[in-house]
Amino acid sequence: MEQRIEKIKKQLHSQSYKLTPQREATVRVLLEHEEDHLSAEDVYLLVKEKAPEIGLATVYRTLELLSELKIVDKINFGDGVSRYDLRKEGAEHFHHHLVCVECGAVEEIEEDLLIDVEKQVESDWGFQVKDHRLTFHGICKKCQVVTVKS
Amino acid sequence: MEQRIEKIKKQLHSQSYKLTPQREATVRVLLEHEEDHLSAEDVYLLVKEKAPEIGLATVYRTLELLSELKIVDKINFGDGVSRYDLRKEGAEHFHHHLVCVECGAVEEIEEDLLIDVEKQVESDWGFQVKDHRLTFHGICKKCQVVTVKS
DNA sequence: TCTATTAATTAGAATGATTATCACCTAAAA
DNA sequence: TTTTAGGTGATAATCATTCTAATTAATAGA
Repeated sequence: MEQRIEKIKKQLHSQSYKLTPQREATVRVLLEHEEDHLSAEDVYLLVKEKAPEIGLATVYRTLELLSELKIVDKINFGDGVSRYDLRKEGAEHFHHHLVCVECGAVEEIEEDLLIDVEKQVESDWGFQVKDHRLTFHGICKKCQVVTVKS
Repeated sequence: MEQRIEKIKKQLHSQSYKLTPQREATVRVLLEHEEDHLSAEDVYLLVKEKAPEIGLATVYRTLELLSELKIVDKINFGDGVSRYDLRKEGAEHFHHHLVCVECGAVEEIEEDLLIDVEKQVESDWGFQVKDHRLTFHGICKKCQVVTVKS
């Protein structure tokens, strides 16, 4: 935990941003909820427990900043809220998501499945790919069982 | 054009919805702007030219309905607005998008590039894929030229 | 250290997209 | 014709996000 915060601090400093107490509190919340896909509101409520004087706008600004620095990924599942994910150590890209249309669970895929597809896009469309967003909608393992049973 | 409207009419009827004049006007606008990615507001303004008495809420309701029937796809490029695309004749899935981070242009890919990836997800993660959303962010052909020149 | 300047913060107002409500309307069924 | 079930338009309400103004903290230079 502390090392990762230290690292993020350096990333901020390298762009002459500071790791203020509010920003640190926000980052800590993200680290403690790496598996979840928190909305700005969610983050705000969690940060407030440690740093009650923080403002919602500050959380938004912090998430926006972290997003620009590629420390977090801002994602959108189409439910009208942006969600923020810590980018995994060393990851170049967005990870992918499996969204269950039955129960709403979100699973993550760390592996990059799109190497070949990106190559194809670059050669066939002349489009220089920088990043991607891939989400599958379907039925997760758990819900498949339920469906079969009922 | 007329055949496609006829077809959409049937799709609506099959779920006991009606193709009202407002709905038809909305569908016509979508058909006439198949290549664009119109927001609800855009659609509203265009429909208003033909049917000035239509209300914004009706446009939203119509787009939502068409989206449920998989006649249009509701997409989200993260700019805070939902956009609506007519689904191509016979297409099972969402098409993919190439969004240029320089000029904002959006190009479409009709081909389904994800057949193999979907198979892999189904076998490796036991997730039954129903649909997908794939967007690439990068630099389009045009902007690559400009970048090289300058 | 003191001071000027700049960056960051907060609370709350403002904005913009979307959804809900409600009174009215229409078309077709009974 | 009366009934019924959707549809519709205007407008209000809601919700996420951004902006604003005033305040405070941090920093660099004298």
